[in-house]
Amino acid sequence: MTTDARIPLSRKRVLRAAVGLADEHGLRALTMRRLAEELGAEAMSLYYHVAKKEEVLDGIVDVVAQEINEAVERLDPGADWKPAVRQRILAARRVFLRHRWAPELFETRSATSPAVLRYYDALVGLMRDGGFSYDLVHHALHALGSRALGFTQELFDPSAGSSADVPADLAAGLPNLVGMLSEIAHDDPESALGWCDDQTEFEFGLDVILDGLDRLRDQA
Amino acid sequence: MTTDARIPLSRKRVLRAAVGLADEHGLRALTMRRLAEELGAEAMSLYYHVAKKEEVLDGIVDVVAQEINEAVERLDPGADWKPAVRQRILAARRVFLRHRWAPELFETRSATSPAVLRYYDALVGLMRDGGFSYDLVHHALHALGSRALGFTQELFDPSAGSSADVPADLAAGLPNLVGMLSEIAHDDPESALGWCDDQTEFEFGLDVILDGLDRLRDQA
DNA sequence: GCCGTAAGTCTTACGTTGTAAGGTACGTCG
DNA sequence: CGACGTACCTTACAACGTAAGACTTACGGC
Repeated sequence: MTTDARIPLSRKRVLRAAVGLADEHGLRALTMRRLAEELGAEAMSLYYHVAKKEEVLDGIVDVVAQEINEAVERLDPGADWKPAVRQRILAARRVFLRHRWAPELFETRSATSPAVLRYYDALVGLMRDGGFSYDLVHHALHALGSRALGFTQELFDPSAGSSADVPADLAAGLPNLVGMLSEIAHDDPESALGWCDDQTEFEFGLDVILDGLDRLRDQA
Repeated sequence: MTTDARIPLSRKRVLRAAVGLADEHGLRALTMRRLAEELGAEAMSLYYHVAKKEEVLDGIVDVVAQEINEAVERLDPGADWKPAVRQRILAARRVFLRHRWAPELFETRSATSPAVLRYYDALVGLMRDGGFSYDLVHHALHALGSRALGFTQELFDPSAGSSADVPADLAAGLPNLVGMLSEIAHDDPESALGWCDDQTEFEFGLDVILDGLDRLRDQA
């Protein structure tokens, strides 16, 4: 009784708990009641610190974005734009690997968090210093898409349907996929974000784009 | 009374209605009760044709993927791999423009629909014929990500926060973004999938990747 | 005619969700 | 002392997905 000096709720504490809950049990488990329980309070008490659930979701996006910014600030800048941008994106990616639920949320949330804006601002600055016009930077951000933040949502997982998974009659109509899969032989399943989204694959795609942008910059 | 020859429900009819409902009122409006109402039936009647709501969602993904396959089959193949792949992806994109809810769903559904597999199989075939190794095709699919199907999820919309939207004190800390935005001056808002995801931007990113892949193919 | 069986639909009910409305405890300040 | 603002709780409700089971209709065999 006496030792139970209950810590007061606060927006920050609510968001922290929400992140923790999502980390441990996924986004689906993040309900107002469950979140309150985690905090030793009742569901409706949260509404004093947060207008609605949407605000919690936007809030934890911002928390993750802040984490990314902190990680990114610790990097030493370096002279060349390409390795600088590359390293930045890979650092951001490491944060997403700690919060697997985050990509889905980042994609569905439309409100842009201040921390995300700051991240992008720094990225734009890096490219400007590297000799990009604003116009090309703008194109570049679109070309990178979610990759600029360190993740890609894979829609198709060749390794998931590894022969046994797909019914034989269907597989018969997919000669090219089957051919590819038999030759690829993914060794490390679920090693990263999404499925089959190895670090290797992410970096491959990232480099294809960064190299392409570099060429466009040169010829301008 | 007599004229009301009610059409019997069926899995196909349910899925069609679901697509229509999502087209008109968005994914959020797609509830079992609402869907049943649209079909002149009760919610529980749907469960005779469909095991659970998840199956409806997977089902409408498949419906859209079939639409894509139909559109894509009407294209004439052409000799060169790059314009062939490019044209295929842009055709797929046109289908997504008719079903704006689809990108979100494609990304969150893990079960891969047969129609999606067929789409990818044809794409792999095209690239193989174009001289790609299976290994490079595999990398290519990862590099393309959701772009292979015709859309990108934009996480960041520079045009959304067009000066007025972002509070002045925050904007003060974003010199590079503000600089870029003032120079870009997006003319056609919401012309395509997602926000600020112009056709132009989509094609730009697509071409950066396709060109990059082409170079890798040559040097192999 | 009657009955059994199956397919298709509806009724009712339950648990879970977000949250509106209003009550309660506890400062601090007049 | 009492009023008031802050922080939290209680109760209640509508909307959701769906389990359990009853009803309706069609049809083949007796």
